[in-house]
Amino acid sequence: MNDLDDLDRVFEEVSSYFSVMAEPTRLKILHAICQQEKPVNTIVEEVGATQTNVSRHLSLMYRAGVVSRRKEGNQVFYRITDPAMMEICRTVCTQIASQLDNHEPLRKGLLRLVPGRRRRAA
Amino acid sequence: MNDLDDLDRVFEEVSSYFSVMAEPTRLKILHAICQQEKPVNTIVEEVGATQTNVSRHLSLMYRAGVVSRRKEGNQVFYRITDPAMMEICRTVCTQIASQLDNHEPLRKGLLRLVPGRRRRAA
DNA sequence: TGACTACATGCGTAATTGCGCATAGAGTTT
DNA sequence: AAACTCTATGCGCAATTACGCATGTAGTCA
Repeated sequence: MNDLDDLDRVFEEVSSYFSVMAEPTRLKILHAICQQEKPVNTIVEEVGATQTNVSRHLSLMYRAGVVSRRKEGNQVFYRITDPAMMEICRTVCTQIASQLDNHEPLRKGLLRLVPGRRRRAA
Repeated sequence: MNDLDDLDRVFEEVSSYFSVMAEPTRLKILHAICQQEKPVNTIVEEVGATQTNVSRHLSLMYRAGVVSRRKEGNQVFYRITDPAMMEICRTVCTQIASQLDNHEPLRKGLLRLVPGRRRRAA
């Protein structure tokens, strides 16, 4: 029965991992810093949410181990540390895009979302 | 500005996709049917949740396009249709496992979770 | 036909969660 | 020191959501 309990813990763990990505604002934040680290105020500006909200989401992701932070003077720079994060997002975006009709404008937004490793510059 | 609205819709879409996997019971269900389609009563038995709950989660995943159903007599067989689903789960499990100490029993549970494409039989 | 099995769903409840307001804490500048 | 900027957090609220109970619907068997 101990094995089953372990398995239960696994499902809890995995689901809480997905929960991190199950929120639009957090995805926006991840998208904002997926190319380079940025301070909170910049993220706030780009994402278009309140400072309180962005800070809270960042704290949550920090505790989840998805992002790291680096303090420099007044501001705190956040960056993505989880290497699986971007790959997962890319997989999901590709999958969702494939489910959409080609004339959907949503589709081109999706495929533009996660840059992917481009050969050089586009 | 239209482009930004599209991007917002994208984030909504992607996050709702992750929401499907952000729940332990749903992960258990996915795990139960990841190898072969199964009727609801079998899933209920294996997952250890109530029939109401399992049925509701299955309906949710059906509407999300993650699973398909096939009716045969009295029972309804569910199977995973989204090819990205298992790959994502595998990626996440691997990632989480790598974050854990090796002596954690959680780790072996994780790596056992998603079978992956094995060379032959184990 | 009625009794039975299998699955889905409306309703109400408890817990979770995203959010804003106000405020606290840390660092910089004058 | 005071005033300012940047970030984090306690508190309360509103919305969402997972769940169980009871019931509805569809199919099977006697």
